[in-house]
Amino acid sequence: MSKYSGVKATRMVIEYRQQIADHCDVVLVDEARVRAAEANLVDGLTATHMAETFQALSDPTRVRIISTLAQQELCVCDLAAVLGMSQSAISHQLRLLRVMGLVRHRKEGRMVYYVLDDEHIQHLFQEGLEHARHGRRGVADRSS
Amino acid sequence: MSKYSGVKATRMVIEYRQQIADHCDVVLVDEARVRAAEANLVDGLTATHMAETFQALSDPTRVRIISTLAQQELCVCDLAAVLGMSQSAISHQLRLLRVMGLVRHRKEGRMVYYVLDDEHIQHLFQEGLEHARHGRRGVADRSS
DNA sequence: TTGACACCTGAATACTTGCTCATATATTAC
DNA sequence: GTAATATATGAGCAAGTATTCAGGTGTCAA
Repeated sequence: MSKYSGVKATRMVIEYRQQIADHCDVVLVDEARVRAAEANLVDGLTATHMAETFQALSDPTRVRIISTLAQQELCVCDLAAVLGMSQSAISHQLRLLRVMGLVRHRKEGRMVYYVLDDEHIQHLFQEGLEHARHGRRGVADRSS
Repeated sequence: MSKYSGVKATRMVIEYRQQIADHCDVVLVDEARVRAAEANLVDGLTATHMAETFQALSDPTRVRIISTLAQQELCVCDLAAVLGMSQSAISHQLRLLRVMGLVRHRKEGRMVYYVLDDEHIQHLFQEGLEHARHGRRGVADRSS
């Protein structure tokens, strides 16, 4: 359980601090722009939080889980049936989504029902869907 | 180069088809809801595209690159200086972002300047930033 | 109590990822 | 031409990830 309790985030922040501490021997090309960029850059902790949220949505299985839960509450068993995957695999992913704060669960007898945690997730999902549906030229076209 | 030319996407789609093909022996709890969910589920290819886009933003380094480029165009060298990382590391990540279609580049002599590809990326980035800044209780609080 | 069921979880495994290091390419200055 | 500079890239490694498998917990019904 401790595996998901912010250990990774902490490690990332430590790494980030080390990066900042490391001296950078690259010569600056446009110092004014560099200073401006440094001033407005999102801090390492925020960047890590953002990356974690996006990472929660960075797997097709999880995207499809979110897509399903965006419509209605569903139990683990039915989610597995809808996605055509094993109950175990879905359960593992649901735990991840739960720890990341994207879904909530509600126990009812031996069943466990999952829903999206808030409408913020819906927004992110919709933005991603928009971007995937239009303005998508296909990854292979951009290899140059 | 072929590593980034849609090979992964293709593999994911193949996996997805296998999942669908595998028969699911879990008993349905609420068949009506399952049928409804199946009908509205995003298809595997779209889910894969979405996951790829989110994945592009699922790393703190890339988030910070996007954050920097959201403000202004910058060359690789200065980007490396702003982020306090090696030129090589930044260049690798920029290639990824380029192949994923999040950034564009412009050559000027021996310099290469990068910008965000479109404002759609800005939207996604902003949504992520909102979500990270408020409504964030911290990953560790949700381990139950 | 016994068994069935819905779900959870740890270990194992194959795969993916982000960095560094060394090196390659391309442009500019001399 | 040579040297210096800006960027790109391939190999390699350490770390992370998604699934399967085997087994565990808690609930319900007979």
